[in-house]
Amino acid sequence: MVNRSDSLDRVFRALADPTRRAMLTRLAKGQASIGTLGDPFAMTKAAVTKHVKVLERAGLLVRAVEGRVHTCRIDPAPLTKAEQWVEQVRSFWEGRLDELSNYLANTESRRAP
Amino acid sequence: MVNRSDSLDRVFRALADPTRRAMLTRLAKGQASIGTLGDPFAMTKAAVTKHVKVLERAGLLVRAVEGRVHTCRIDPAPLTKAEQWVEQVRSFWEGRLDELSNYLANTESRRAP
DNA sequence: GTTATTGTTTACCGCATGGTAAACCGTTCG
DNA sequence: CGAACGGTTTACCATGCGGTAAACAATAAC
Repeated sequence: MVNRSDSLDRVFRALADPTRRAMLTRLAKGQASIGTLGDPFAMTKAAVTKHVKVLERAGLLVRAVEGRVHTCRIDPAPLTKAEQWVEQVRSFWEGRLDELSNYLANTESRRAP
Repeated sequence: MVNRSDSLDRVFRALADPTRRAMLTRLAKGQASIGTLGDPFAMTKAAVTKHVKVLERAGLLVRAVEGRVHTCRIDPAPLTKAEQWVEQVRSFWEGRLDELSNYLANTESRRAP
């Protein structure tokens, strides 16, 4: 029941690579062909193809084939989902009153042995 | 010069696993021992140890050893950094005026061959 | 019609990852 | 003391991942 290969899995995994993050940063400024996307990196076109595929399967990148050039644009929706997950955890943590009392109790018991 | 094993790498990689995300969700509600943390999952203690280590090395989890029990609490700072990265990309994308004109030009050239 | 351009595909390699089993270590309890 | 408890460590395994080289496919240019 673990919902394996969840979409969040793919999104976070895609974001866990500096090359892919740089590609997204580039795409955030405007669409680009795959060649342009891979230009800043010293790697094979095959490697670039793989990275683009990872981003694509995470839903972060959308491809528009026109002739022999594949133009890529970013899709921010999965970013929003990931951000919401993080924010949810953080908000839970922000409102942790029992946790705070726990911490105080702990500190107290340590300070007054 | 790619700044390998960047902290964002470790954070996003840590978040890319459903078990680890569930552990963080649990920890957001309050601190817990490692045994308690691993309780919901059908896996060995060794596996739980590994997951906790991944979270720890990503800076998302802090451990307090007291006797034989290791109490874990969440540290939201790396979450904030990750969130900021995502938000930065999104904000870049939100203000993509040239991208919009690009898109329009593209559409135009397709509609008027 | 040949040649160059843009990307993909297909092995293949090295290494990290998620998991297990089993031995181990330190602490607590009876 | 010895036994149980809470975690870690050490092999070990299967799988996935990032990367390459080389062959291929399709479109554009000459």
